[in-house]
Amino acid sequence: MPELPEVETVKRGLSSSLLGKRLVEVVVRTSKLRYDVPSTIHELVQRKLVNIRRRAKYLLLDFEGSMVMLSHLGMSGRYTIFSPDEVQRVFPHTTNGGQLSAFGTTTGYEGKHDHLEFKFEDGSVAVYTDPRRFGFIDVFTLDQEGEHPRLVQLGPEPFDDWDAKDFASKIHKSQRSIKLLLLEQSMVVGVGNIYACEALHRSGISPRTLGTTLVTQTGKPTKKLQILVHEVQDVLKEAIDSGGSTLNDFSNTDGSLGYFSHQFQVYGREDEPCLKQGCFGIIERIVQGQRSTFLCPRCQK
DNA sequence: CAAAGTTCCTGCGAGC
DNA sequence: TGCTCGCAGGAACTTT
Repeated sequence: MPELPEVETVKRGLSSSLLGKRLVEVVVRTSKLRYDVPSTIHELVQRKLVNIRRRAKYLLLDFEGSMVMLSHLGMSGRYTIFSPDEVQRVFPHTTNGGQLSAFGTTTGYEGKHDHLEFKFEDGSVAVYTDPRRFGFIDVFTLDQEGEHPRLVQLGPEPFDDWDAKDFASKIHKSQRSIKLLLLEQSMVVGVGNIYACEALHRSGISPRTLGTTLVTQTGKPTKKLQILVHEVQDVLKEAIDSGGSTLNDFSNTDGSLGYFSHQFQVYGREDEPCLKQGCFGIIERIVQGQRSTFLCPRCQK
């Protein structure tokens, strides 16, 4: 599910329903995600959730007393919010502190991979679900954030500090393909496999193009690279907008909505016709860095 | 067989 | 020659 737009969508969903509320209980049903869930997560209890931020594909939840909960969704992580009403309706047996997940089957709610439950003072509950358990949680104080090993090595946010000039300076002598460079979170953050494919297709650039060939001898970005930077920003923005508008129609937060509502031009469309106006190529799938890349060999050179 | 992500390890070539 | 260093590529984590 989660590349930058989906994480941003989750951030907005969590914000709209939980901001300003006091956390009153955390239930850790599975302590082993990608890493162990730190026991300090319980120190968040009795604190108000005062802010929610996103950095790259990470969510950062600020609690009273400068405590921060970092959440990465991995490949399959998601949050589901239950309003106080829904908790009553979907889990009628649990009004006196029972765990939501234990009562899923009769209501159609499948709780098998629900690893964490966050209960708030007004009765709202946020459930973290992650079948593959590639996601992880960390808890620390605000003053430790600057040295956090996961955050320290991150490159620029695509909409802020990033531009073609910056990108060119990082890739000018790289022999790696531009597709792999886009996925590198030290180059620019938030781009994952789907949007890397989409941005390259929009730009008319072959994913096999070597980084160094997109920079001139004097170190300046080529026209193609400038277009690519623009298209990366555009495709991410459109996806955020599409996720956001979808979210308005649902009371529950579900980041996966962001993907389903968005129409991809190349991703997952092997052997189907290229959708670019006037191009009648057929989409191919190749493997780069052990991951699928989708491209149109006719309009991506 | 493949999957939206990230970290860690190994091997190679350049340069000292 | 032998040692680092940085880059590039691959394995691994897990479940459906």
